[in-house]
Amino acid sequence: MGWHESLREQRKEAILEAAAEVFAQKGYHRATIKEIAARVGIAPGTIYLYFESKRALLLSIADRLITQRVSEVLEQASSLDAQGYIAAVLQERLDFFRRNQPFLQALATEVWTDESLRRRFFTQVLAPVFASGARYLEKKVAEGVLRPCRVEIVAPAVAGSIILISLLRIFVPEYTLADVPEDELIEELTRLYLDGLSARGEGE
Amino acid sequence: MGWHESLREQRKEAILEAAAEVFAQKGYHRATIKEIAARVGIAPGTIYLYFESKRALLLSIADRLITQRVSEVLEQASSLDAQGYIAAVLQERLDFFRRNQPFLQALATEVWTDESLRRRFFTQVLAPVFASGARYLEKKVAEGVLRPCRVEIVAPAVAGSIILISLLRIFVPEYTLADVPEDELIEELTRLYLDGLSARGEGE
Amino acid sequence: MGWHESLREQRKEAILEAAAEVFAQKGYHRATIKEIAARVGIAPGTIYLYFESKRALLLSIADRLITQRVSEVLEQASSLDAQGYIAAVLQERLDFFRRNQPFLQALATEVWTDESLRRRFFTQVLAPVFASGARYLEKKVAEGVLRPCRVEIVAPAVAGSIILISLLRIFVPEYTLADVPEDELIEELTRLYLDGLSARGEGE
Amino acid sequence: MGWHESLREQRKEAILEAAAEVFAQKGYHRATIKEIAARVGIAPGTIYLYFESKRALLLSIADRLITQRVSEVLEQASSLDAQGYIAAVLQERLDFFRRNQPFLQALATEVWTDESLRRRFFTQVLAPVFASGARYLEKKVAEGVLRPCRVEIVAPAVAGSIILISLLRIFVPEYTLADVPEDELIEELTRLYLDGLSARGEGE
DNA sequence: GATGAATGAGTGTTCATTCAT
DNA sequence: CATGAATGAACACTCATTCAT
Repeated sequence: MGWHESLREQRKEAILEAAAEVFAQKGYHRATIKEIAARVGIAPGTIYLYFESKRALLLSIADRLITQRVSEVLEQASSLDAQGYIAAVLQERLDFFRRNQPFLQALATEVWTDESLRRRFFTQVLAPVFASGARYLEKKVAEGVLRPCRVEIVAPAVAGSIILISLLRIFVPEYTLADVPEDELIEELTRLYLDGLSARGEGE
Repeated sequence: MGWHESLREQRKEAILEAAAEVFAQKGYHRATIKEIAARVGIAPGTIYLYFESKRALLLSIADRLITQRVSEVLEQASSLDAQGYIAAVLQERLDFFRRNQPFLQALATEVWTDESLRRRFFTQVLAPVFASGARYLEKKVAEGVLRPCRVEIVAPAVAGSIILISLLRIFVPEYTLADVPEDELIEELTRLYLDGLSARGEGE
Repeated sequence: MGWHESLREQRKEAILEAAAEVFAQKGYHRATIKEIAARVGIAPGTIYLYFESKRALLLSIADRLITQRVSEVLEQASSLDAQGYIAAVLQERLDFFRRNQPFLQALATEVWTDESLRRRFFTQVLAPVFASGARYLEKKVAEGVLRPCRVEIVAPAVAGSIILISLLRIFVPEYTLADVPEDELIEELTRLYLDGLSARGEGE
Repeated sequence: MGWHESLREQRKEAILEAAAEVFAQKGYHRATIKEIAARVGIAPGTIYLYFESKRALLLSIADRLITQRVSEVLEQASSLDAQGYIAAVLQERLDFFRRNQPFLQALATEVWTDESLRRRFFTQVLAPVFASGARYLEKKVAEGVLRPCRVEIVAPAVAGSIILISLLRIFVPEYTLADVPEDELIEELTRLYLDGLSARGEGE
């Protein structure tokens, strides 16, 4: 059983990966089953032995992202100090974006129009990250390391920075941001979120 | 003449608005000329008296956004102090997002796959905002109001916060963020970017 | 009356001429009422004040050709001797083709598919010419100038030569034929039809 | 492989034949893919598995005609004496027209408006025949069998006769020509081209 | 299981024709 | 009379999906 299962799983995987690539390149609608099949090296009909429909491919891709237990990494980082935490999260998210670029891009085209996909994406991918971040913030505030703040605002604010910067690095290579080494990026952002921009503390 | 022109412009406008709505709801591909026409209350063929093609509709929507001279607002705000500037920009962008929601959403489905659209969107919509923000930062740093920082990182970081928060407020009404009054939002973000999160300055 | 009539006729004429040109250039189907109207300098709707439909334009063009009482010329030439007659007919037909090129070409695209048009074209344009030619041949045979022959075969044979040569001169400028002076052409054909190709009589 | 190939070829053939018929009956533009498909007994979409586009069907039909190596027949006939040659060519062309009627008629509607098709038709179908005829004439002139003549005029003259007569026989059944037995036709034309029409030689 | 040929529903676009001005 | 904006029927073409082999 495990043998058959494994073969089947492997092929499903291959199909999903090819689908993600094609979806990412052409968008969901312009992508064709034929091309996905060709990229895996199988016949178009074969895909239907593994997936119900073209749409099911997309939803499976969404699940793939969701399954990547993002929060685990976050929880592990929660034992670090503020500086370390922010650096770890940044690092992890940048990696995540790079690793899953085709999957994320594949979803991006459809997430805006499919209500269920949108909800799914939010509740499964974004919300947990916010929640984890919020929990961390609250803990640190309680410890007196960070000042009190409205975590439901600050968490998505930080997330937004990371996301946009990641997108810019991936999609707009001509913007300066693409050339900045990753550690410099992390350092600058860490400082921004910990110390803000005021000149206040500088002179001391 | 002015009369005809005006009628023509009005109808173009109506078509564009309907197109944006349908694109936003269904995504560019699932949207049909027939439905757009029906929403305006005209025949499908009539649309082609005003726009070359379905794609031209999308590009016009993009132009509509681009033409909205974002930077003017930013420039006017550049005379304010740091707190006022951040608040003004935040306010303006939140308004912009709300005002242009269907247009933005219409673009969102295609901007990921159409190279030319992507470049256009970046160079015309995002880059100017970054540049304006960067200029402001540099000025304030020179004045000694803000500490030195890498503006090419900080500008998109702030932009990302604003964008994600705007998206959440618009698309995910079930998230807490939707209920926060706008001025509280602005206050919290202003504080975040000016002072950071460290408890350092708090107790003193 | 004559005044109104004349204006109306003039405009009909202009429309017909424009239609013939566009039909000739693009073929009946690719031709558009809009372009025909533009070429006359009127609005598309106006054409319908003069002609029932697009098809009516085509039929009117056919009538135009038919009205050109071809046979009159032929009858006048029938008093000439054989050499003069053939030369006159050749000359006249070459002129006719050149003069009516757009009209003929306009019809050419449709004459193959429209049964009524085909019949009309044959009975009104070709058959009379054949008949006239046949009558002439019979007269000359009776006079002993020409040898007996099956006129219903010879007439279209000569006509076919003239038509193909005319088409080649008009449509295939790269063929040698386009450069041959008209009188040389007429001379060669006259000789061909009168004397044939045999060397028989040459040496004597 | 040969098996699949053959099936595929057969179906391509069937589609082409159906297309030629419909094009011939309705003309290229009025013909619909749907009707062509129906005539073959397949779904419209299936046609696109065999041909790129509707236009490609037309071009394939043109190729079909072109591939019919006309000149081979002509070359074989070139060993015959003048009378035999003319008879052979006439016979062959009449057959060719009858055999390919739908294909020829299919092209006829478009050959007048499509520059590339026109050129193709002339250079591939007509020109070689003229050239072959011209070569034959020159040979016979050199042998002293035929009198010197301008072959570039005589060749299309003869071709024109054959073409028009063929068209009349096919398209205008009510004309006398349709009833004339083929051998009488050939005899009359042979005599026309060899001896001409002058009574000159008759009395001797 | 795998194939890939066949399907046919669905859509952007054109353009002859109409009719309110 | 003339206009030209509006109409909407018609058609080529695509591609997810099926199913006989």
